[in-house]
Amino acid sequence: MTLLATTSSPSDEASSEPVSPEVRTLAERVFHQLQSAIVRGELAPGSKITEPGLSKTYGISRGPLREAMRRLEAHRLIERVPHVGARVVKLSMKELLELFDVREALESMAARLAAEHMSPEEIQGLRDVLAVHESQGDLKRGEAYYQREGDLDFHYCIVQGSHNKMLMNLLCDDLYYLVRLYRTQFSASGTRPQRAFVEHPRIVDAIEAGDAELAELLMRRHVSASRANVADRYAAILEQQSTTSAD
Amino acid sequence: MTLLATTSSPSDEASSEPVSPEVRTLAERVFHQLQSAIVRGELAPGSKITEPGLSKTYGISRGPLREAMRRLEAHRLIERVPHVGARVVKLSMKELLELFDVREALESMAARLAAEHMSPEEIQGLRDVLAVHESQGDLKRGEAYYQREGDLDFHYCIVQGSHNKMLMNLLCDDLYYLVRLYRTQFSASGTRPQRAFVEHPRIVDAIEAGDAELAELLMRRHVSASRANVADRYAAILEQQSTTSAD
DNA sequence: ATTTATTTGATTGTTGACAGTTGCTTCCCG
DNA sequence: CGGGAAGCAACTGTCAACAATCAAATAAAT
Repeated sequence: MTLLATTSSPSDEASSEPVSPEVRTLAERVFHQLQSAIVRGELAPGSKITEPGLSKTYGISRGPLREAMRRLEAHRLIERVPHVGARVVKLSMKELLELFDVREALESMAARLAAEHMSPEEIQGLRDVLAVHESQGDLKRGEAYYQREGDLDFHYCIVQGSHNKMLMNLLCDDLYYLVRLYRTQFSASGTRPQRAFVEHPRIVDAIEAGDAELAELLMRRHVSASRANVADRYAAILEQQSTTSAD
Repeated sequence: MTLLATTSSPSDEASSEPVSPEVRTLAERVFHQLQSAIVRGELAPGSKITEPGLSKTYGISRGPLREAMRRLEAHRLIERVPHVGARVVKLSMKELLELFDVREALESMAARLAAEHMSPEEIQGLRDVLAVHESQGDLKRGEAYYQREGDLDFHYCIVQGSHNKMLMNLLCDDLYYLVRLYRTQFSASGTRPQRAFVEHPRIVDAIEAGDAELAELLMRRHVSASRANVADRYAAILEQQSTTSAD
């Protein structure tokens, strides 16, 4: 189970009825459904989204649906043009690299703050996440799905450890969904996870030591390397395409 | 005239009728009006916002108004609770310092990218902004209003120079409005501008020299110093209050 | 045949009314 | 006199219908 499960939180809904604090209105529900559908690729990138269509698909009126779409737009998962319509966002390589630059800036700051503010219990939780990933990595080395989501879990924990709500919102509520969207859109079959396996523990070490500067530096390198990896692979694909077309 | 004038852009609306691409729907218009009203302090921080009230105030129906409020919520200018209502956001000192940490992360990255990507024309424009601020600073040294907005203009230009759309959206569309909101809420009468006057040109020098690392470092220090200044002044106020109450 | 004008169909923006929930007031009982 | 339950007013959430706008398909003219 991944920590990012926001679509349906099966934690508390038995006792009396706390009903989870985010799924009480139709607009919220359909927002989460659409968010999940987009990130999982069920709604094709660049495909046009029509209000009457979705309103019938989900069996709700256009009112709540419009609010859900507004939220999706705010989270940059769809793009709207007045009087024209909305399309599922289609990340270009340029935008993806932009996303990595923003991640580098924010996550390095998050690592720094985490090193300053994380409690021993939180650090222990972080180590647990690492252990789970490692055991899973030993078992199913090829299947990158779990591990990829796990990578986000790791970053997710560190951001939580920063104790900076604004940072948490920006990264976890906005950017991470875009990262997941990229992974489905570019069908990122990570050949890189091995590297993350050696870099992640180093970051945790720095955090545990309270070495804010080192944690920041390592996280910056970690994200930067991830960005470089994506850029390189993209360049390789481009070259391959040009050579095949030139032959 | 400040570059941040988004409420009404008096640039193009005469010729035929391009009608500005952001003010064509009622929801957009009232969104900008509310945004301006909140940032300028006309809507008291923490005050409750009621849909029927605003809908009558602005003479529109609740539909577009709800969309405007959704956008305000996405920009963190209001806070909503399902079935309860919305309130104008009231920045606590903790949240304000969080905001500065995020700014430090993003703006230092922006300065770095600006040093790498800004064209000579853009750099010249940046120097022009600096010159205007300096001349204004010589004339009306005490009045910090113009100059304060000008500070944002400076940062605004650098973010534009990063050529990173995601950064531009995050900083200019979201965070800078929160910064302005803070200045009205805490009635920030800047005793600090002099420092900015010496730090700003240095940053531009680094950008012009294409020294990305230096630009990043200087901007990081600049924002960090601003944060420290706010924190110190807040601590001073707290102490003053405690002493006066103790006497 | 290509381009331009027109019409039509569908979609978005907007409105007003209805239903469900919340918070407060009031009233009753201990 | 204080505490709690019932009732009420107001607000939010939701819905269906109307008006304005856009895009495509058709028709006409050069």
